[in-house]
Amino acid sequence: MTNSALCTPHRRIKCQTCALRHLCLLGHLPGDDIDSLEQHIQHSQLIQRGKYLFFSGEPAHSLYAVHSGSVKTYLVDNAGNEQVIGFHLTGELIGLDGLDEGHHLVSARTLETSSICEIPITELMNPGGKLHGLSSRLLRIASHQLREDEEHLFWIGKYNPEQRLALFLLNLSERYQQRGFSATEFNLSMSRIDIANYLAVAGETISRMLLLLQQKGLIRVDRKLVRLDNLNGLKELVSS
Amino acid sequence: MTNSALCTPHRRIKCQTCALRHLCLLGHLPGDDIDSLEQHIQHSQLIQRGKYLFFSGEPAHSLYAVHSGSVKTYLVDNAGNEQVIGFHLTGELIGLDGLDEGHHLVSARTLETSSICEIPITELMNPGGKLHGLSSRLLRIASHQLREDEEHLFWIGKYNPEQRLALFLLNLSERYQQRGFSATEFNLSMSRIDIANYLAVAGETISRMLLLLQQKGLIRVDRKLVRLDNLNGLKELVSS
DNA sequence: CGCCTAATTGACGTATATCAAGTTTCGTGG
DNA sequence: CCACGAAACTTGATATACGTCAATTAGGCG
Repeated sequence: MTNSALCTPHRRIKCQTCALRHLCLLGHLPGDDIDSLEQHIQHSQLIQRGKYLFFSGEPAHSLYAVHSGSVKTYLVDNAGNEQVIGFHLTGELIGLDGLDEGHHLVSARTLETSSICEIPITELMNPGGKLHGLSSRLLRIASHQLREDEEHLFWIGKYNPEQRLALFLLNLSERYQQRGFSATEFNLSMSRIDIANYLAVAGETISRMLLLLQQKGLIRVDRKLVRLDNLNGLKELVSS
Repeated sequence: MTNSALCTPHRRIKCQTCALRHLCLLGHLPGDDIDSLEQHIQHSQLIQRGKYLFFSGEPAHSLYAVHSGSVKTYLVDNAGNEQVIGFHLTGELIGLDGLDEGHHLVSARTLETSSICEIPITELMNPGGKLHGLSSRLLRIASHQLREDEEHLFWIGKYNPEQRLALFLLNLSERYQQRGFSATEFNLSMSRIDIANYLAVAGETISRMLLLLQQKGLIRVDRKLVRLDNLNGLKELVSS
């Protein structure tokens, strides 16, 4: 773990009693499998805002599950350019893109103080292991991640900044709803710059587009808080 | 299989004797596993240029491996916009993004007459199955695909059209080299428009940038044929 | 040989990046 | 609790890279 970021002592939560089981990697596994894996997991360690889970290029020895809070992943090239790849919420698994080559492609850092579970890769990839259900579960999670990256690609390739922002907000809305939160009112844990970077536009453009959407009566923004007043309006904006 | 595209009779090649084993999904599996899977695979069926392997939204019952030729995958939204997601060469596996939800996200069509192997998903995802090595192999392939999509995202997010084209050519160069072909001279199996779409620029811009790279002495283009005269020059173009 | 699509080339307009100035927010320490 | 400074954000003015439109040429295939 980079910088001992995950070493903060914290109340241990076992997977079996975790309220997030249905969202998590382990949620769909038979009890026996969870038992075997359970002991190797570092459960819900508290990490401060802005700390790194791992850096690009580091050996990938673990996957990380967001128990609470949020994390951004991003790529950096040798000229120092950063491209935000994803924002990860409760229940999401980070680090799958490091499995193939054995070292991380992206870097990952927390957007707010977050609680993170660390799952050693050796336990997951053991071909002779007993965790048969786990592999197919992991594969489905990887497949889902693929889907998200490809949709992200679509956003950037085919929509203008206003539409990208609408898609971003609608996407967050859906994911918050899946997690039992409001679909129409939530806090943006990431900065405007991070949103801009993620959507491949300038920071100033995000300011302007938030204002524009507000002037159109589709959303209401107050600092980090966003309210989506007209979900259908946002959707129509995208399909035109 | 859509439109009976894969029904053309063709000389059957078994995985064990396939020249592409080292590139393929099955290349790293123990012989026993290949034996079990072998019988369920439709080996190297010939498909004409422009035929579809599958459409977005269709039930995902198979994965497809490119035995020879090339395939593009792309997303379509309900307004009809197309975004090319990837170009797939010999040995690459297509359809992993359909595993999670059970239906394909992207559509896939051949860029030239190609030979394609079809692998039923039921055989792959069977949790009680005997193919333990297969799951982790599949997971690594998914991880690799994730990596490619995320790099693609980076290209579009952070580089200008000239740089994107250079990255695209360098990427093709590397992949051809891995397959035993020339790293500096190859045919583009996709149209300019497909390249443009993939790189999220206008078709005309690709024409202009190809010309520009040629005028700089970095490449030489003749219709579909490209020669990379200065690989380092192309790389420097990107890191500036 | 002739049609149809793909590719090229040029002229032009605009969306959005960039630059710059100003304002608000927020964390920190007095 | 307030004051300060540093970020983050907003807002405006300007420039330009690239998309769009249009006309032309070249290739591919029947």
